[in-house]
Amino acid sequence: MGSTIKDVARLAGVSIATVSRVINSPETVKKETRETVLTAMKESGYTYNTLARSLSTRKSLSIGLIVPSITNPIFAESTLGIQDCANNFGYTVLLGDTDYDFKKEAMLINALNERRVEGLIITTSSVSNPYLKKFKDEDFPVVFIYNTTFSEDFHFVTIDNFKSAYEIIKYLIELGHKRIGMIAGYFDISDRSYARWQGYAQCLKDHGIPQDDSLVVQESFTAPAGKEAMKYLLKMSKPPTAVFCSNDFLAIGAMSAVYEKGLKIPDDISICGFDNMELSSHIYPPLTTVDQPAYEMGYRAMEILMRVMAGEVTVPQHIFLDYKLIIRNSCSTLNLFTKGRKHEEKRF
Amino acid sequence: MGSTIKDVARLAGVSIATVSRVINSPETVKKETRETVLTAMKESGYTYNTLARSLSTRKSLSIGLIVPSITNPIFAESTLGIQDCANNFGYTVLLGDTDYDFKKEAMLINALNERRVEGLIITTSSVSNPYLKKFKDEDFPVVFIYNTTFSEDFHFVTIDNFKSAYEIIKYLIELGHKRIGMIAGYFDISDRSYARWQGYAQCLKDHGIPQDDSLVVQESFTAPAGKEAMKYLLKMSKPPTAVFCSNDFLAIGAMSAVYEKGLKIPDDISICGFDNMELSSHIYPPLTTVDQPAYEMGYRAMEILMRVMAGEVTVPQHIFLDYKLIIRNSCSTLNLFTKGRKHEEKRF
DNA sequence: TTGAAAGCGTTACCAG
DNA sequence: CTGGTAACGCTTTCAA
Repeated sequence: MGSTIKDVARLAGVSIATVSRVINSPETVKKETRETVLTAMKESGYTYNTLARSLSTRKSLSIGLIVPSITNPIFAESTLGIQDCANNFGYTVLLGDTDYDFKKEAMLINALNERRVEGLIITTSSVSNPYLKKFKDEDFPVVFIYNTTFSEDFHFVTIDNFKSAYEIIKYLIELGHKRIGMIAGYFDISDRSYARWQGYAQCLKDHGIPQDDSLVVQESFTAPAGKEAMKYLLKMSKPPTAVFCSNDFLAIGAMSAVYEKGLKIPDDISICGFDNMELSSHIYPPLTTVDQPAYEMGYRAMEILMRVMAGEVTVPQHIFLDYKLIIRNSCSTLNLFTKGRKHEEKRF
Repeated sequence: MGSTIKDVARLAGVSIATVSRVINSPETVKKETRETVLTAMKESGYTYNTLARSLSTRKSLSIGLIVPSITNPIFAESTLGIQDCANNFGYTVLLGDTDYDFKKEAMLINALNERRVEGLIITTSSVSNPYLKKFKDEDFPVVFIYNTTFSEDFHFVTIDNFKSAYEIIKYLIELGHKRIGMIAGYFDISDRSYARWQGYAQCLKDHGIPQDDSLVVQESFTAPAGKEAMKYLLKMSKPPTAVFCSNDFLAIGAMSAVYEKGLKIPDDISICGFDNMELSSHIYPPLTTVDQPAYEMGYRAMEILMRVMAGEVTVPQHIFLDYKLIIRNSCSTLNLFTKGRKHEEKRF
C-alpha cells in the first residue's frame, strides 16, 4: 500500500522509466525485466496513481455527467449507456445530480472542471446560463442529452418531443376525446416538458379543439405531484376526459388520484404518460406512454462526445432517435354514457 | 482557459506561493495583494486544478460509492444522502454501478483506488471476496451499506432484514394465511434477500407452519422477473394465498401476473413487497411493504466514513436504522370462500 | 532496451 | 506578509 513506481523500480533494480514502460507499453521492454518489474509490483502492493498520470499527460480520461435526478429511471438508464460506452474507451464518468436546481448545476459544472474532465454530457435545467456561452467560447466538448433548446450551436441527442406529444394527443383525439388535460413538468426547468406541451397544443389546434389553459397544470416530476394535479383537475366543474402527463411518474400519481375518487381507468378517464419506464407496463392498468430509448441515447451521446474530444467532429451534431408510441390499456374511447355519472366515494 | 497559478502569479506580479495562499487561506495575505491576485485569476480565466492538489497533499477529497444498480430507487435515494453529506464535508463521490456482477465490482474498486479515493461506501454483491481481506489488512476506510454479512470486522449501516421480514410474515399469518410464498432476489448476490428469507422461514416455523420450499423462488430484482416468478407460483396445483417479495419491483411484477390471470388483489391473493419506493403508494392497490430510510442510511454511512477516515473511530460500527411496516391495501384476510374458484381469463 | 532528468500544477516548509 | 523551492507520482523526450 502506498507504494509508487519509485518503490517498484528500486525493488526491481530498474529505473522508474522502465516501470512506467511496463505499465504503458509493455512490448517495448525486454521480457525478463518486464517480469521482474511485474513481480516487484505484486510484492510491493503497487497500485497505479491515475491522478499523477493525469497531471503529467494533461488528460484525465474522465468526463462529467450532469443529470437533473438520478432517481428518475430515464436518467439512470441513459447513465448506464454513457458509462458502458465510456468504459469501452477507457474513460470514467463523474456523475453530478442537480435536483433540477440550476445553482447546483453551475456548482457541479465548476467542480467537474476542477477535476479536469475532458468533456461533459448534460441535461440542463436552465435554458440560458452563462456557462453555455463559456463552453462555446472555449469550445469545450459538451453534448446535451434530452435537451434540445440550443439547437443551433451545440451537439445534442434526444427524441422529437414535439412530434411524439403531438402523436399521442392525436391518438387521444381519435379515441373521441375533446377535453384533454395535461399534467406537465415545470416548463422553466424542462425544455422537454415545454416541447411536449407545444405538441399537445398544436395537435388540439390542428383538430379544431379550442384550448383551455385551465386544463394544463405544471408540477414537479413526481408521483405525488401528479396526484395533486389530478385531484385539482377532477375537482373542476367540467373535468377532462383524458389527460396526458409529461412523464410516467406524473401519470402513475394521477392514476392514484383517480382511483381514490372511486373512478375507473380507462372507463371513466383516460391517462397516458411519457418515458415508458419499466414499471409502467406492470402497473394496473398498463400505461399507455411514449418510449424513449434512454440507454441508447446515453450511449450515442458518449460516442459523439468521444469524437468531439478527438477533434473529429466540429459541426453541431443533432441526433434525434426514434421514439415509439406504446399503446396499452390506460386510454380508451370516450364513453359518453358513463361519463359524468356519480360514483360512490371509495377509499383505500 | 488552461491557465495555472503560475500564469496568475506572473500576471499579478507575485509568487505562486502567494497565489496558492489566496486560494487556501486568504486571511493570511494582505487585502490589496489578495485582490490583485483575485482579479488576475478572473482575467486569465483560471480554474483550479484538483488533481494537482491531490497529488501534492496526498488527499483526493473524494470517496467511492459502489452500488449494485443505480436504477433501483432505494440505491438512488441513499446515493443522494451520501452525496449531500459528502458535499457538506467538501468531498466528492465517485459512483460505480456493478449490475450485481462481482467481477465488475472488483474492477470498479480497483478503478476507484487508482483514482485515490480516500474511502469507500459499498453494497457488495459478493459475500466473500479477496478485497475484503485486503481492506482489513490495509485498514482502508470502508463502510458497508445494506450489507450486514461481515458484522464482526466491518462498519455497516443497514436495517434488520431478518426482523422486518419476520414481522411482515407475522402480519400475513395474522390475516389467516398459511400458504405463504416468497419471491426472493438471488441469495448469492444479495445477503439482504437471504436474511429476509431467513426471517420468513423462522416466522413460519415459530407459528407451526410447515415450510414448503417449492413456494420460494429466487429471481433477479426486477418487475419482469417478479412477473415470471408469480406466473410460476400461480400455475401450482395449490398456489400460495399470499406472497412476500424481496423488493417492490418484484411485488409490482407479481401483481401484474395476478391481474393477467384475471385474479384480484388482495381478494384472491395477497402480495407484499419490501423497500417502500415512492411509487408503491401510488399503484393499485397501494402496496403493503417495509420502509427503509434509504436517504438517511446513505447520510449516516457517509458520516461514519468521515469519522473513520479521520481516525476518530476504530471499533466496527454496526448501525441498524429503524424500518417500518407499511400496511396498505395489497394484503387482506384469507378469503376461504372465494379462494380457488374459477375465474374467467381476462386479458389486458 | 534502458536510464536520467525535466515537467505537469499544486502545496508546504523555510527564510526573509 | 511574501518568496523560493522541494516534493507529490507519473510521463516523456533525449541519450546511451
